[in-house]
Amino acid sequence: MSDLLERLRGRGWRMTSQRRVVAQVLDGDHVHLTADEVHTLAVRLLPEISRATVYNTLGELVSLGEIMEVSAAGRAMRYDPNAHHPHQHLVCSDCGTIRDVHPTGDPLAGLPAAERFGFTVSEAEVTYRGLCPSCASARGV
Amino acid sequence: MSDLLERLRGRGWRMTSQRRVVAQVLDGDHVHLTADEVHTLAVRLLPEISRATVYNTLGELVSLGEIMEVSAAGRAMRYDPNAHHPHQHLVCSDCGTIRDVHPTGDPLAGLPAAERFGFTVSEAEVTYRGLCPSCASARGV
DNA sequence: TTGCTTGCAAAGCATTTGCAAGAGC
DNA sequence: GCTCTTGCAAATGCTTTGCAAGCAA
Repeated sequence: MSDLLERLRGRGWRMTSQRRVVAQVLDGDHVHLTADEVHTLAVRLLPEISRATVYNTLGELVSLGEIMEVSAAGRAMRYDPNAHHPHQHLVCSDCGTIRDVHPTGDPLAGLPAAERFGFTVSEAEVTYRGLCPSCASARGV
Repeated sequence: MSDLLERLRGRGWRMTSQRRVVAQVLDGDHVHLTADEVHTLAVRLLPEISRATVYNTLGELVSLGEIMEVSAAGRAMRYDPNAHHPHQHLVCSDCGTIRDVHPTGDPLAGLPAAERFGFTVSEAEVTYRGLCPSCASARGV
């Protein structure tokens, strides 16, 4: 967290209270907030922060590679602060809960050269879908 | 294609020229159109078709499992008619071109029980990212 | 005939942008 | 002080909705 602020300062970022608050709100594991949720949480710490600033800051953090965008089909984009530890997502098809999970092998290995259409493949994004324990038991009843 | 129309009729769908045209536009491999592109192509075949009807029809086809939604981070949703043949996507990070590729093993195997957080996992969605041949050579110059 | 479908236009969200005022370095 | 940032409000882009008219079965 504070290493994030250090890194940003090192990259020439002007440190403002708004940026500090956004970084603070995004700290932790299994955190996948929408821009709006980030804003709501940020307002509690800094009442005058605007939605536009939250969007700007999130966009900048994404292009710096400090956080990752997680697209949730049809719904608002979510932001994952865990960009420095490669991981994948496990999503509940019912309630939308997201958990971080960790790969066992190189996901790129699953794509043989014959299937690459001449592309230079650099990355694989994996999302597992299923039911979380509470949604599964709710259905079982 | 015509099997699609048959299947829809079998499911109690009222067959209209609008629905026929949407199904027709979505035929083929490596087809990943946005709703707007579907509408543009559909208008050529049936000038009075409305955007709302295209959205409705796409939504229905998705819930029937006949086509798949492909979310393109930030941009408009795309629709993939190839829902009955399990496959993954290879996306060019530069121009956004999408190709269908086919898995070599069971992608679910990559997620050990210890990492499932009690979820009942039923599906894995894999997206490979990289540069397509033409974008790669454009960068090389 | 019956009720599912369509088209239109307006509403709804998520996100971006222009520009003047404000704050870091 | 110079420049990068912010906040506001309006604009944009994609998608959904309400409702009367239209059409398949």
